[in-house]
Amino acid sequence: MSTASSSRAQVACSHCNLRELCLPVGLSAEDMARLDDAISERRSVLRGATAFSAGDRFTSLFAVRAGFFKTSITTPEGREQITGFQTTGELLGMDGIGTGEHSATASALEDSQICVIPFAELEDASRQSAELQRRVHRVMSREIVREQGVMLMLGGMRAEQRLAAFLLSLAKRLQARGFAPADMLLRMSREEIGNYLGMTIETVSRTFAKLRKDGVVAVDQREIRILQPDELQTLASGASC
Amino acid sequence: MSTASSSRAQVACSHCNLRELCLPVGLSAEDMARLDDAISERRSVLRGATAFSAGDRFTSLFAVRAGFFKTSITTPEGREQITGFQTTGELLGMDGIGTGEHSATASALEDSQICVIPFAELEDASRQSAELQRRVHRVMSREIVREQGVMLMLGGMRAEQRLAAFLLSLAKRLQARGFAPADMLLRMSREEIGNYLGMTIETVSRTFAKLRKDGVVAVDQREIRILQPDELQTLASGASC
DNA sequence: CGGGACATTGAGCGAAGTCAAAATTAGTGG
DNA sequence: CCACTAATTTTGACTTCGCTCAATGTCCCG
Repeated sequence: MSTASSSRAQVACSHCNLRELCLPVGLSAEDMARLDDAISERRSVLRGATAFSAGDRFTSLFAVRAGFFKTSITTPEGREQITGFQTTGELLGMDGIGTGEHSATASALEDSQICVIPFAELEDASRQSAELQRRVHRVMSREIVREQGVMLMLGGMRAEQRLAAFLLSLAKRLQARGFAPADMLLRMSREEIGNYLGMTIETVSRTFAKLRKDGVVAVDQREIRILQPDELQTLASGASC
Repeated sequence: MSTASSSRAQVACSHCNLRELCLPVGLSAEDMARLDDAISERRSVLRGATAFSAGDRFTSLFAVRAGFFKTSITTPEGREQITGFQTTGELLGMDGIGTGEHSATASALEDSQICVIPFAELEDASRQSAELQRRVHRVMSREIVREQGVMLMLGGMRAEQRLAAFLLSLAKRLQARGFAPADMLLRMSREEIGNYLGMTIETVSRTFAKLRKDGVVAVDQREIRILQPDELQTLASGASC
């Protein structure tokens, strides 16, 4: 087991098995080479450690190569709000571009690996390639849309709806990565789920219990199996009537 | 009074009195010219009309030149969730970049004017100017950070906190535009405030009543005067102890 | 003046929060 | 491997904030 925290070995999108999932999806060979030039290193982030913290100077975006992260912001009073969970192929750090300083903190929920993408170089590269430029814009726009979805959830859904929507969203992302969408191992604690979903840990626990009792999901600690995807979908859509 | 809905007259950022507030803030003369070339027209949007709707093909960003907008998304079941309010100098439409189709709808809350910024041309221009490119990235990043702030509010604040934070946020934006931050005319209905803040219209009304009773704000329909900014700030920060 | 949209206020209820305790799991060192 | 502690999760009892339903009030505009 190596404890090295960074390396330049094999840091090439063109040979990465995530290239269909990550930033370079569908890029031409030429553009891929440009991106390879921009990406400088790969880094390990152990469970509990951070890729970046609120207040850090922004220099790079990070692509999750393996593992699982949470991003959160903290109020002046010290309350944490988790704003998202990121896994393989997803990008971290776009919160820092605007001010040059990260407003969020990205912590690894399991031992993870990230690719460091120095933003100045990405900007240079994307000035030379319209396709790469478009891709960068798309990724940022999708983050905006993703957050709007969270607002939708926090703004008007009931506890059961929120949890159902959350599980479905995780399942969908698993599926996009080629895993069975029904079986999953939650990387985050009940506390983190509750924080993200805007409810207390007790309510999360009770809501899981209800879903289990109703036979919609099987719950064994952090292992979740979706037994009735359609029913879960119905719950997420707001089956109150 | 003209009813023309669009015009190419005087559509030049370089001569716009909002250039210190909008996308071109601090741009060089050369970059400003590039931006002027990209921006094609100005358009009127009457109260209740939309700049774009969910499902529309994305072609342009829009800068609010005058007026007030709300942006909202709608669930398959028909529930609307307002995701933001935009005023002078702010940009609309970044939700459409990712998919090529708008996910949100932008409606004018009062008769407004917008500048149309064809995105393809903005991308072209920003490939020629690192500064313009950076500015586009900044605007998108700030939108991401803004939405994170909304998540923070929806995720953990109480009704009174939310309303206080909302009023302060509006006041701050007024101030940035050179207006007295204490006096404001709300452009949105109680229903829209409630929708945005994740609470019912009745709770909005009651919370306004409480703030008024406590002497923190003066409320006369949609006219609000902040009487005790510090106290309002304390409430927004979560004065529960 | 009257009608419709919008806003306020009241009463009662319910979903989720709080407080508290028990149960289960994970981590640590002997 | 096991014992012991700490952390996490579950469950229960009670409280409360905000929602629902309903009535009343106010403004705007023809």
